[in-house]
Amino acid sequence: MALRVYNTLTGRKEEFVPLEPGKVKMYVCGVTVYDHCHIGHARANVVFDMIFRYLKYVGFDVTYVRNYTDIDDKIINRANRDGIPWHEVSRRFIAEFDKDMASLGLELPTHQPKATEHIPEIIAIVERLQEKGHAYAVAGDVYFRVATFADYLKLSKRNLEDMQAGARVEVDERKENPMDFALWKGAKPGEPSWESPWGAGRPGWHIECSAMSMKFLGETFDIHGGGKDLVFPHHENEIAQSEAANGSPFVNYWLHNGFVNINSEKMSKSLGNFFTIKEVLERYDAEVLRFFLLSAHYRSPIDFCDQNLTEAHTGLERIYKGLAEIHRLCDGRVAAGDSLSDSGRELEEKVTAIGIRFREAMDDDFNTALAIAGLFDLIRGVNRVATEDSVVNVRLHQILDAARQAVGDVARVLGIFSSVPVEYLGRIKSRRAAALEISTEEIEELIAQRALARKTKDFRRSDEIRDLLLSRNIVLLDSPAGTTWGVK
RNA sequence: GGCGACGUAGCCAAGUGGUAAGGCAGAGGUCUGCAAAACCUUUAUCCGGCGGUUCAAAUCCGCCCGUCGCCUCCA
Repeated sequence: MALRVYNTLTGRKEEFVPLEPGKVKMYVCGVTVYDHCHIGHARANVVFDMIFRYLKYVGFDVTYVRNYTDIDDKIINRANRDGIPWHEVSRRFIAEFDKDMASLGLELPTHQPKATEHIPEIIAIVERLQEKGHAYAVAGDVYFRVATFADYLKLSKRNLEDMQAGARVEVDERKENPMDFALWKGAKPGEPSWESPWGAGRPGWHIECSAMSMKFLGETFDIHGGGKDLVFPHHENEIAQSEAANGSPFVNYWLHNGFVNINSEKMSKSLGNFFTIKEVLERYDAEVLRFFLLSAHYRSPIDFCDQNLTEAHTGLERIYKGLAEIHRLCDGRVAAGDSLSDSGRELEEKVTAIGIRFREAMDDDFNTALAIAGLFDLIRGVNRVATEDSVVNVRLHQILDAARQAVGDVARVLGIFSSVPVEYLGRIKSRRAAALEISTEEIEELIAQRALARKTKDFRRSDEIRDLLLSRNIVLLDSPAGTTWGVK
C-alpha cells in the first residue's frame, strides 16, 4: 500500500509521489527564538520528527530542513526589555530550543539554517521580485504586491475581498493594497540591520523560509510542514514569494498539525494558560509527553490536561510492563520442543500481523493512534502468554523475539518505547518516589516487617503495614519471588 | 461579517460506503491469606438532530443545533 497524506493545498488525502523517486525533500518551519518553547512547539516538532522517521523507515532518502528565525521584531523587543543585544537573545533561545528538542528525543534535521546567515539569498529574491513587478519599495521597506499573484490565498482558500472586509489590521497608507506584506523592513535608528539596495534593514518574516528552502531543497520540493496557524499568512506568503520569483511550483504537499488546547481552552500567552516544555517535563517523563502527543492523529486538536497525561502515563506503563515481560520470558530458560498453546498461537498471529498493521496505519496519513492500538493488542498477547504458559520452548522463544523486534521497529519510528523496559519503569518509579514523604529505606524496612508477619500468618499486622504504606501512596506487589513496591 | 474544522460509550480516541479499533475508568470472574499486577468476560442495536442518495451510511449530500479555530504575532 502506498503512503497517502492529507494535503492542505487540495484539502484531500493524496498518494504521496516524490519529485525524485526514493527521495524526499521536506521543510518545516522552526521557531522564532525569543522565548522558551511551549507544548505547542513540542507537538509540531514531535509530529514532524515522527514523519521524518517514518519516511526514512519506509526507505526514502530524506532531506529535512528546519529553520531558526533568529531575527524578528519579537527578538528585538525581548532584547530591549532585557537590556541585552538581540543576538544574545537568539543565541540563548536557540540553545534552549536545542535542549528542549533533545529532551523530547528528536532526531536532528539534515539542516538547521538560520535566517541571519542567508541575508544575501534573501536580498536576491526580493530583487528578483522587484524586477518582475511583484514587489515595490517604499521609504526603505519593500512590499509584495499581492494583486500580481493570481494564486494568492490558494492554500488558505480565502479571497481578498472577504479578507479585507473582516480585516482587523490597521491599514498602512503606504501600501498599494492592505494585504501587501513586507519582504524587507527598513531599520529604525538603533535596530539591527544589514545593508541592502533599499538601505539598511532586515528581512520580513516570510521571506527567509523561501530563501532557505530554495537553497537547501531547490525551487520545488515535496513536503512543507508546520502548525495549522501558519497556513495564513505565513505559508500563503511563502507560496506567493517563491512562485512569483521562480515561476515554478513551490511545494507539492502541505502538511499542518493541529493545536494543543489546555483544559479545552485555546492556549495563549494572553490567557496565561501555556506551559513550557521544561515545566511539563518536570511533572511528566518525556516519553509520556511524546506518547500523549502521538496518541491522537496529528491533525486533530489535542487537549493537554492532567487526566489525559495521566492516562498516557498509565498506557505507556502498560506497554513497558509488557515489554519487560517479553525480556523476562526471552531471557529465561528455553525448553526443547515446538508445540504451541492457544495463547502462543494467538501471539504468533499478532506478531505476524503487527508489521503490516503498523505500515497500513502509518501509510494512512501517519495514523499513529491506530499504530499504537496495534501495539496494545500485541502486548495483550504477550501478557496472555506470560500468564498462561509456564514453559518457553524454542518456538515460543522465536515468537517472543519477533515480538520484541516488531516493537523495536515501531519504537524507532514513534521515538517511544526505546528505553530498556526495566530502566524506564525504574525511572518513573524513582521520579514518583522522589515526591514521597517516606524514604526507600523506611519502605524496605516495613516490607521486611510485613514479610515476617506474613510468615507467622499474622495477617492483621501484614494488612496494617500495607494500609499504612498505601496511605503514603505505596502499593505492594506480592509474588512467589517476594514483595516489590511501586508508587500509586 | 468571511473562511474552515469538528461533534463516535463515563472519559480519551481510531474508523470516510458493507454493518462500531485501542486505551483509561467501571462491573463480574481467575489468581492471591487478603490485595496489587496480569489474564478472561463484560460496558455504544449505535456514531449531535432532521431529511435525502444507495441494496447498504458513523462514513456521501442538504438543512438545523452545538463546540472550536483562522481572518493580528503564534506550532
